[in-house]
Amino acid sequence: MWSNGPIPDELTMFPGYLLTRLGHESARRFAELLDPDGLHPRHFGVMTIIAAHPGVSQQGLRELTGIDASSMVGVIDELELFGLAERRAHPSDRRTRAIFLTDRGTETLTRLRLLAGALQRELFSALSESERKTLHRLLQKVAAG
Amino acid sequence: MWSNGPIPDELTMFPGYLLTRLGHESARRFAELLDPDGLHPRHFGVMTIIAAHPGVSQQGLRELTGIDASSMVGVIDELELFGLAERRAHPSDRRTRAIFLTDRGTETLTRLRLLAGALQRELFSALSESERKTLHRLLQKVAAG
DNA sequence: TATTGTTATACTCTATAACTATA
DNA sequence: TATAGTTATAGAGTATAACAATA
Repeated sequence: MWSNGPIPDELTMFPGYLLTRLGHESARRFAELLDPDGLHPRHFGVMTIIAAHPGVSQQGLRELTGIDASSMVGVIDELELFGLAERRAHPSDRRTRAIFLTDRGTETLTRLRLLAGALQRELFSALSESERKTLHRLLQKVAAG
Repeated sequence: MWSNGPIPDELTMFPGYLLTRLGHESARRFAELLDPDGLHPRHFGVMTIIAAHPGVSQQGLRELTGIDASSMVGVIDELELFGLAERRAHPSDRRTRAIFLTDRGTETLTRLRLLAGALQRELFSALSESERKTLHRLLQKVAAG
């Protein structure tokens, strides 16, 4: 929906437009960062949620991430393919799969978090440390509603 | 690439993630705002550029917006269909079309700018007026690189 | 009858490449 | 030979709906 081209001066008066364009750029850069591992931002998000909720079901992941059920199948298939996560049997409901990170998944997530942190600093390198903190705080406030 | 679901707490530590999610939300809301007019954000962007550069060629629009040439054809087709813009002959190059807003296009753009401004205030309603200005200034600084 | 996970399919969006008419 | 605009097509990404197993 939004181009990768220049940000036209005539549109910078709208903070929502800047948010959209910078968000798109940020997503593109993050996808680039994950590409050597064969992963997409979505995998990072799902791994993060699994790390915080070990044994979560795919339905649970759908609710926590908003990624729909059929897409989630593919995401977890790929995480299993790379040996980063695994489906295990649910102790009491044979329909449900309990999802866990493997040791390798945990290590990979730790490494990717460091890379992601470094990317943040680069994306916001035009700002001073104090400005960066202010921006982060304001974005969190907007996100919280 | 990014879900419409909740923003997981575990990811709010990354300002780039917040930027991406809030930018997506902002784009979605803006698209919703234009929908009753049968327009998409892309049309608003192109109309804005035409207003600032009357008689611009489609190639010029491509360079200024980053929207590729074949997609631009459709955007201008639709603007013409709604009577908001028109292709005219270029005075010296018969290959080139000079694009102008119609009177109706100018009026529509003015009205949509007001709606867009109102949406900005709503999107950032969690912030005080002074915080909103700070956020806008910081986003502009990041955008400028 | 409802739910979990899965598969197959359709749909949207966008980019790519080929075509025309001019230069 | 190159460029502006156009058209047709193919690809990625995503949502929708149908299905099998289990509750």
